Amino acid sequence: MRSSYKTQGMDTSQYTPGEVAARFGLSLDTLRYYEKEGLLTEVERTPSGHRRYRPSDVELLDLVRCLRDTDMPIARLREFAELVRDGDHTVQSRLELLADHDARLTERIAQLRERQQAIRHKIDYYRGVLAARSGEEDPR
Amino acid sequence: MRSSYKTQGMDTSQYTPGEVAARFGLSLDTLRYYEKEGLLTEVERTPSGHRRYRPSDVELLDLVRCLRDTDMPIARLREFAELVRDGDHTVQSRLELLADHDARLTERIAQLRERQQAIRHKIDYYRGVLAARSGEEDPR
DNA sequence: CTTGTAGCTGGAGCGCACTCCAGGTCAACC
DNA sequence: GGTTGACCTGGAGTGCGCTCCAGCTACAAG
Repeated sequence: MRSSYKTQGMDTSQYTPGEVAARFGLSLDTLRYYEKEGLLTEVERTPSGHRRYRPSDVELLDLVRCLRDTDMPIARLREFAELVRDGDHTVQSRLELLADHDARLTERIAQLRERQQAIRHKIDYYRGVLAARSGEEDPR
Repeated sequence: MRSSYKTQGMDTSQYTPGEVAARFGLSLDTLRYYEKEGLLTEVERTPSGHRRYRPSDVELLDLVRCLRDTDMPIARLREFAELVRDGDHTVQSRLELLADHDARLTERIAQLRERQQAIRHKIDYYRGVLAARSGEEDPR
């Protein structure tokens, strides 16, 4: 819970590492790791060197997590973050990158559903075995 | 392509490692790895020590691949394979294991779809940016 | 008999995405 | 001034799922 307000000027909504980590369910190590890997655009620091995340950082992190949750590899996320860093003229490229990921995701979901069907057939088969077995009961 | 037929008795439908690997798109190393990890019930050998996979092996491998493709960890697959090895009285447990996996899978698919929605919103946002930009054209 | 292709073993190595750690600093409160 | 708790750094370590390799054997074709 943000409690401290800095010496001068009300804090313009920045978040401590602890807050951000909690919000996304990440460890501090992971947060730092993402930064080190270039998935976050340069995070602000307090004079003493502690990180302060601004809303734009949090927003990017939100997207990064979304993409990670859908199995985009770190390397590809880095590419994306670089495009973001490079400014407005990269919007087209970002769009392509995301559209490509979206397509992969569609494919992946379809594959998972197919496999799930197969698994359910197996489950049904086992149910059948159990049913047949309880049908014969003890043969006395 | 099975061409060789063994010295005596037509081969009762066994497959060489190469055949099986090709069929499932696995490497020989992966195939051996699965066996070493206990995901396959004891595979037959020729007198000289070469593996010969029987239809039942192939069938189990098919299920194993299906489960791996849906991200079941090796350790869990081993549990499953052990149940298979332990015989018919484990059908109930196998059923539970598969049903559990099925539930996870449903959840995972739902999560992927949610994330995909978020990604699509971002894509739409970028499309909007590009559209607006081409709308203003060069301001002459 | 030589060559070629496929397979065998045990063990090392790899890429990925974290995760942990030692040894420090900073800021606030009692 | 001492303690506490959050944060800092660089670098090592981990777990998973393969993947590679050296050095060997098997066996069918030419």
